[in-house]
Formats: sequence, C-alpha cells, structure tokens
Amino acid sequence: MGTTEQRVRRAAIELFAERGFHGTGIRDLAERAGLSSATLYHYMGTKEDLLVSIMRESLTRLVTAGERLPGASPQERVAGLVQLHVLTHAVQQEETRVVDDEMRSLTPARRAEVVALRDRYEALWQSAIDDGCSVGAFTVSAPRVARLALLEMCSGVARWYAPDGPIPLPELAVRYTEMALGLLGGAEVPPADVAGIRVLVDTVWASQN
Amino acid sequence: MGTTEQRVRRAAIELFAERGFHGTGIRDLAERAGLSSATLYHYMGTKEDLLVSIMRESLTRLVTAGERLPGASPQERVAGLVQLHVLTHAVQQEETRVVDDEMRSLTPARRAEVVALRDRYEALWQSAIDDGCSVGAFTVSAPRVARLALLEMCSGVARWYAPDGPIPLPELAVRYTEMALGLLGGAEVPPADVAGIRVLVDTVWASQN
Amino acid sequence: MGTTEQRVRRAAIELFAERGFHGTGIRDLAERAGLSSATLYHYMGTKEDLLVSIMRESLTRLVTAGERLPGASPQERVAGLVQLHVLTHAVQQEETRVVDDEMRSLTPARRAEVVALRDRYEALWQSAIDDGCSVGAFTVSAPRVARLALLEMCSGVARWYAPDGPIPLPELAVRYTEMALGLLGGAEVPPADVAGIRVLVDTVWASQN
Amino acid sequence: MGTTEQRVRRAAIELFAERGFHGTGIRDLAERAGLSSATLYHYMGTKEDLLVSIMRESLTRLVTAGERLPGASPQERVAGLVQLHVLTHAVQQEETRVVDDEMRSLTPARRAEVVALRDRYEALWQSAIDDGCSVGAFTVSAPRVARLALLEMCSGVARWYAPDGPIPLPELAVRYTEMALGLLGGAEVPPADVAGIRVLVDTVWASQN
DNA sequence: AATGAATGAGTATTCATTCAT
DNA sequence: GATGAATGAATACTCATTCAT
Repeated sequence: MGTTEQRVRRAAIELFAERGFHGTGIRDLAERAGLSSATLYHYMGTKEDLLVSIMRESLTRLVTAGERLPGASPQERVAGLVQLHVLTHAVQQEETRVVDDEMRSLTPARRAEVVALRDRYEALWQSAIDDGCSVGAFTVSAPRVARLALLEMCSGVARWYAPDGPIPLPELAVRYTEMALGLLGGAEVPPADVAGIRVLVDTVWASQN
Repeated sequence: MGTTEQRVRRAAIELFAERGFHGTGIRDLAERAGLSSATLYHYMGTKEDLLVSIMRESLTRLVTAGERLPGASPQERVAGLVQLHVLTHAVQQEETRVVDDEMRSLTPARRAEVVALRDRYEALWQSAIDDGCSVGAFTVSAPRVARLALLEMCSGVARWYAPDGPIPLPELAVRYTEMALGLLGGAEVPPADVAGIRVLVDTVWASQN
Repeated sequence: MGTTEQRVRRAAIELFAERGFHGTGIRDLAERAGLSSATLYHYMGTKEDLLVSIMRESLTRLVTAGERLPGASPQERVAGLVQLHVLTHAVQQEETRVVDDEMRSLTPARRAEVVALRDRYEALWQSAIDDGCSVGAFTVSAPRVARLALLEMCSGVARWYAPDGPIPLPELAVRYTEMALGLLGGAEVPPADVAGIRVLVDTVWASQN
Repeated sequence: MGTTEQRVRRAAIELFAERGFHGTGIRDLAERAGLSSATLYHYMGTKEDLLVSIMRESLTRLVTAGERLPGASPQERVAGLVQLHVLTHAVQQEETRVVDDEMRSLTPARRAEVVALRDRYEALWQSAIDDGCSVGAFTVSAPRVARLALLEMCSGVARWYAPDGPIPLPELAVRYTEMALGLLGGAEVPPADVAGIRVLVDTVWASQN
C-alpha cells in the first residue's frame, strides 16, 4: 500500500481530479487515505501545500523527461514532445488533470512557482516550433497559437482516453503525432520511437520525487 | 445593464468561469451582481439551480444552432459543427468554460438532465462522423474516439483564444476546420461559410432564454 | 437590554476580563450574548477586531476625558489625572482590565494603533509630572519611573475595589491623590473636586462611541 | 544549561509570562525547551500541572522568605515584606507575573491550593498591618484595603522595572518602603537592611524546589 | 423588490494528550 | 529517555439558505 505519505498523495490526486480542489474537503481526503483529519496534518502542510507539491512534482517530472528527449530536427523534437505529453496524459490521467485544471485554485503567491515550472516545460515546445518555422519545416503562421492549440489538444487525452479501451497506447501516440505535425503545416512525419519514449516516461515517473 | 436577473447570470458565469463553482461563494455572486445575498434569492433558486440553468441555456442554444446548421454531406456537416463550436467557444469563452468544466460539480440528480443535453449535441457530431465513415468520406478507424478528440481540441479554444489577438475569428474557424477534417482522414475540405455560421451563432445567442 | 451589538460588546468585556482573550472562545461569547456563533459575526469582524474596538473606544474615552481635565498647576493636573484614572478603574473595572491586560494578545499590526492611543494618554501624565519637576513642585528623581509606578498603582484599583464595599468612591480618589503626590515628593495636595471629575467621567462614558 | 526539567520550567515561565497560559501551546513549550512535544510529557503532567507547579514553587518560596524575615515592630515587618516583594518582583519578573496574572487560568479544583498559599503569604502582610493599627503605629482607616493597594503597587514592579535601567535595585526597594509606610499613615520609616533581604531572596530562590 | 438578521452545518486547521516503539 | 504517529475535541470562521419585515 506504500507509505502513509504516498497514500495521502494518492488520495489527494484522486479526489482533486474527481471533484476539484475546492470541491474536496479535508475530511474527504482523510477518509480516502484512511486517516483521521488531524493525523492528515502529520503528512502535509496546508491543503494548498499538498496541491502545490503534487503539481510541482508532476511538472518537474515532465520537464525532466522533456529535457531528456532525443531528436535533433524540429520535427523530431515536436514528435517527441507530443508523444511524451500524450503518453503521460494517458497513463497519469488524474495527476495531469490536477495540474492542468487546478492552476486557478492556487493563491497568487504559490501560483508563481508552479507557473514558472509550466512555462519552462512549454518553452521546450515553443522553441521546437519556432525552430521549425525558422528552418521552413513548419508553415504555421502563428507559432504561439499553434503551441496553445497543440497543448490543449494533447492534454485532452487525460479527459477521455481509456487505457483498457479499443485504442492501444502506441497507436494513440502515433495518431496525435500525425495530427500535430499536420497542424503545424507541411511537415513530414518522422518515424516514431514510441517504445523508447514510454521507457523514458516510466523511468522518470518511477523515480522517487 | 440589462435586467437584474441577467446581471445575476452574468455574475455567475464570470465567477464560475474564473474560480469554479465550489470556489465561488454566494456572497461573491451577490457582490459582483451588486445585490445583497438575500436579494439574490429572488432571482435564483439554489446555487446549483443557477449553475444548471446556465448550463441548460447554453447547451440548448448549442443544440438549437447545431440542428439549424445547413450542409448535406458529412464533410459539410462536420465542417459546420466545428465552426459553430469554435465560434461559440471563442465568443462565449466564460459560458462555454463553465459548461465544459463544471459538469463534475453537479449533483447526480441534476447532472442527468445536463448530460442528456450534451449527449444530444454530441450525437450531432457522432452521426456526421459515422455517416462519413459509412459513405467512405472519412477513413478514421475509431469514430467515437475521433469525436472525443475533436471536441476536446475545439473546446480548448475557450481557454486560450484572445478575441483581440492576432488571429481573426474567421481564420481561426477555417484552420480548425482543416485540422478536424485532416484528423478524420482523407476528407477534402468543403468551402466554408463562416460568415453564415456567425450569423447563426449571433441569432441563437441573441434570443432570450 | 440595549441593541444586539451592545450585548455583544458587553459579553466580550465581561468574558475577556474574566477569562482573558485567549481563554474566551467564540462559543462562549455567543452564549453569553444569547446568539448563535454564526450570528455573532453579523455584529463583529474577527475576535481580534472586537478586542481592538473595545480597547480603542475605552482609551479614546480616557484620552478625551484627560484632555478635558481642568487644572493649571502640575499638582492640580496630576491630581486630576489620578482621580480620573482611579474613578474609571473603579467604575469600569472590567473594561479597564481588558485594556490593561490584553495588550499582549494583540497581533503586532493591531497593537500599534492601540499602543499609540495609550501613549497619547500616558503623555498627559508625563508632561504633568515633567512640568512639576521643572518648576520644582515635585522632587522625584526619576520622572519616567514615577509615571509607571503611579499608573500601575492606580490601575490596580480595577482588580480589587468593591463599589459596594466599605470605601466610598470619593474617599478612594482622595486617598490615591494623596499617595500619588506623596510619591512624587514634596508636593502639597491641592483641594480635590472629585464630584466634578465624576461628572466628567459619566459624561464621557455616556456618549455613544 | 541545567537539567531538562529545569529547561522545561524556564520555557514555561518565559512563555506563560509573555503570551499567557491560554496563549501558549504545548508545541510552543516544546520548541522553546528544545524537545518534541511528546518528550515534554516525560517532564510534566498536564499543561495545568506545570502551571500549578510553577505557582506553587514560587509562592512557597515567597512564604518561606516571608516567614524568615527578621523584624519585631510592625513597621519593621511591613518594611521587610515590601522589600522582599519588590526585590522578588524586580529579579524574578517573569515568574512573579505568571503567579500574579494566571490565577484565573486555573481550574477551580487546582485554584484552591494555590489561593491557599497566596492567602498564607498575604496573611503575613495583613497581620503586620493589623498589628501596626492596634498598636497605633499606623493610622490607615481600612487595613484590608491598604493591604490590597500595597500589594498591587509593589507587584507592578514586575511589569516595568528594568534591572539594567537607571534605578538601582536597593534604591527601588527603599523608595517603595517609604511609599508604603506613607500610605499606611503616620509611620516613621525604619532603617532598611536591603542587602540582608537580598541575601535572603537569593538563598530561598537558590534552593531546589 | 429588497434586506438585515438569523442559523445549522460546514470549513480548514490546531489543540492537549496518549501510546507503541 | 525520546519520539513519530495518532486522535477526539476544540479552534476561529464561513457556508448556503431562510424568513420576517
């Protein structure tokens, strides 16, 4: 069952994803983690601390994985990012939904730190897209908007993809790669190494913290 | 400034979009609407009634517009739906975000009604997609998944599109149409009548209730 | 019984005096005032706001009365201050004890305002004492210390004086006047107009706010 | 640094004096003593036990010292008590403030014991004063009130006296002796042996428990 | 139509204390 | 001797809602 702290984190991820931060009470968390609400406070600071910690860890992992992605050409880098993003959003659906949806629940002071991390991750996308545009590999006219549309599109996976459903994970990744490169315009789709990326995701998410 | 009831609805849409249903208090609503919290209750039932009413109205308008869309071929119907969806999500960003994000905040009893409306709307998409597949106009292998991915992609517009930004609304609609038909596979993009759809959107949203 | 707000203030004064600020719970206040603890919040801000407001009002009254005191010579001014202080501490025992004892319970931010008021009141004492020293009316060697000792001595009245006990109020005032002037050294005791000061006290405490 | 138990007592005296009994949490005590809050309970019973024990020890010492005071005449006995009281309140400011201020924080059951001790101490004062009145050495009309006023006046020293300030301890004691005997009326001030009393205070407070 | 007053149930968080290790 | 873990009861305060006026 893991350590108590892990149980608390899991409970928080599940409930924040299901009911939202403000819709989840401290009592709900305690019950789900199998603790009294007073004991909960041995394993966390405030409720917001817990949320921040979940977001920080998740985004840090994403940034780590993103920076370890292979691929030299802009097409390969975008393809890798899409596959990384889609795989994590398909495999860690609850966690990624919390990160994507609960930004607004953060106090301005705490939001800053988390936004900084997210910006660092999105900068990886932006630079890959911008490079592709410079080189003429992509023809999209508004690269900033393209980034937003792509991320929105890929993040959606966390809301509907069923791991045990009809679409195998690798196929999902390939399809999204095709869609993404199509959206960027005139780009040929590089050969995908989904398996390699899956290994990367598993590695990064296996590491403690 | 509109009737008091409209002020209440506007306040609710703004705050629910900004802070979420559970993050918005009755006093916040009252303050934003310029009323006392007791007076608020002259213009609404419970807080949940207000949310349901906003969602019902918005989804009803979307269904109405969706059913009035012209277009005979599957390609034309999908194109129309994409343009309708993108335009509404770009123009009515707050309202559509509330509809998309606050489903989980509904009590099971109330959720049923709203989900039924949403299902009715999504059925328009599904049938267009399915028809296209039957006829061989689309080659996508998993039509249900395609619907989900398309809706997710188009709904994202409400989260980032800036009406006063660099991309004009018609261009946005066209781009999304292209991306959507590309996603469905092997479909030629029919000529777009974005202006006509814009009129439809404005008409439906102008009507009271 | 007075307005509800007055009942809340009375309850707070009684309980803060009896059990201290930290020893008094919001439920205690509500019960004493005959309200539910939620209703209490219609009539106050936070518990600290209530304490500050009580202190501010009491000190403001004391300053007002102190500034209206007649008396030209240092002896007369000190005598007036002693009588004012003793009378208020004998008549408003609970309120003055709250002011004297609960300073430490204030948050630094709120403490500043209250301390400023108290300093303004004590400055009246200090200047009378200092003037007496300059003129040679008092022979005390450490005037600052004399002020502290005098205030401490006179404030003590609020802790033990029984209004229905053997010592009449005017006699109490006279005795303290004698002790105070003796403490300051070599001062002749001016004729006391305790009745006049009693009228002043009653006037200032009768006024709303 | 003394035994752990002494560290706990010192922490309690400091914090109870600074923030009051109800304003001091068990965690505050633990932190100040450099222990975990669980370990704290190896060195004390309940929080109230700790307070009672501090008060009992302090009052016991005061009674012990009071009973050992030399002096045959009522004037000498009062002078000795004043000097004892002033010296202890100047030297043990925090401890004496806790004793004086936190009586109200005690449960009725525990209060009885402590009040009994205090009464025993105050009885020393009362009998000296009463004897002086019987013999005609004092002319004060209300002896009980005189005791209260004297104690209040002398205890105030703990609230403002600065050991490193301009007034030397012996002078402070002499001044208070003069004030006290003046307050009692028509009493000549006996020669003071402040140094002797200081030795007594130091002896009694040096003894363990 | 509008609101001040009222509240029971709820909020997140801290309390003093115990106990197994 | 020391402590991490645990908790029931309490803390100050807010919630959505009702109602008399």
